[in-house]
Amino acid sequence: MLKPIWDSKTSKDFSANFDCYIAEALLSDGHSIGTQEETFKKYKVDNLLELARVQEQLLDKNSQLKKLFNKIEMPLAKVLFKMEQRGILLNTKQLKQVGKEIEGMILDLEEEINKQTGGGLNINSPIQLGHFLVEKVGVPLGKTKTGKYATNESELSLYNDQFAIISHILSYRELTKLRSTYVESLITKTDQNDRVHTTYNQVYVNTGRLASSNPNLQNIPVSSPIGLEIKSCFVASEGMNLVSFDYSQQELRVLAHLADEKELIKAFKNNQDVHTLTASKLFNISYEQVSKQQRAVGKTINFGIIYGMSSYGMSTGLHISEADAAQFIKNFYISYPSIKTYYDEYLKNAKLNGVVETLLGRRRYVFEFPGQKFISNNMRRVLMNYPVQGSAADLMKKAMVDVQEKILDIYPDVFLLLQIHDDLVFEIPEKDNHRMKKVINEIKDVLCCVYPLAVPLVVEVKTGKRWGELSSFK
DNA sequence: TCGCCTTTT
DNA sequence: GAGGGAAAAGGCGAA
Repeated sequence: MLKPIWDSKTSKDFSANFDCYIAEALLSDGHSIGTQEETFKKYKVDNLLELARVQEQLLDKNSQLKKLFNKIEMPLAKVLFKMEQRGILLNTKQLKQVGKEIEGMILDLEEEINKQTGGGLNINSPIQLGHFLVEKVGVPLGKTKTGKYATNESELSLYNDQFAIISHILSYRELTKLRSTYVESLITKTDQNDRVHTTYNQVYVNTGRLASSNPNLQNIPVSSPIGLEIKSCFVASEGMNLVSFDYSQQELRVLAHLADEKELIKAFKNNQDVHTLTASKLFNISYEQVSKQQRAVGKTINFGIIYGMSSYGMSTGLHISEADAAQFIKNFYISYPSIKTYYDEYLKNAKLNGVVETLLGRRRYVFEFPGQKFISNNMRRVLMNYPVQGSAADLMKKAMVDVQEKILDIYPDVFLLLQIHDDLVFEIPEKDNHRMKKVINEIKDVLCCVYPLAVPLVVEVKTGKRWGELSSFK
């Protein structure tokens, strides 16, 4: 039997999901024209119907996968089509105003920076910038993996206090990013009615998430004030409200369910803050005693575990020693023993079977190279993240299909506009306030009941006219 | 086209 | 012994 291939360079259009098994079936069917990948690609172009037949046969062998395909992915395609068609209204006039505001700030910063560089330096060039900072200013920057001076945000921040120019550069970076990606680019993508229509790719992401492009509406800024001003340029249509539904701590809830971790499940049932809970366990103090800083550590560890983080990765992230970081990770697993057991068992089976699955049966193949016997650190992290991110994506996809059937098909004047991984944004008419509240509560129910888990799913609802300024609903 | 950087969940 | 936190899109400079 042929092994599925893994090649990071080509994984995006090959080997991600079903593809290696399809190729394998083609080859064993006598259709080989070379490698697995060559055979697959040729059939993808030349013989779609034949490919569909082979694919159908493969789906027939796995009832859960077949159900995922027929009951979720196929209906979802229609939902995504409607979302893309509808688009979201952009207040272009205001966005241009924000653009001018940003432009002014950039000019001021340029002037300030040029004063110190004497001009002639392209701040946008990491190579020129790194050279200048190290050679002329004396900032002891580290190196990138290709031997250049690193000028990324976390590196520069280390010296923010010692060199005045650094904070100017960081602000300049932030603002030029916002200008090019979120102001200038966005305005060119509006239609005659000032609506922007993203494209959702349903099959691109290895974990099963959606990808949004041209424009990407899944990374609209939220963290800085000026970023929020940009987000606020996305507005509701006339007579409508924007309503966002955000799954709270979705991935940690999924992990609690998958690992059947009783402590975590109990915390979610009692509506406790899990970052605080983790901190209280790591520092061996009571829930009430946890400080803000300690909660931040708890949060970093919680996310780090989901991402398969090493002690080194955490030590740089938290600015602590590697030994301390290792101790935190150890304490985490002592505090939540079922999570340790779950991951041990899961990785063992991944190695054994060469494939892993999400809650709803989405599959990912494990082999990095044909015949490889061990799992690299990188693959270990990828695998650890997969069931959590992938299952969360499954649930959201199912929720969207349910919403279509139970809400959008019933209320033709309610529209689903956007999906941002754990967040759905709707347009709902505001005229009949009672009806709007009814619709909101019905949507909330659909999302919370999407799939029975060992933990409750909590959804936070926000409403308003401008996406960047939504306020809590009730 | 590749590497670096920044933005999100 | 090196590299050492998941998944993305996209702008820009350098080659």
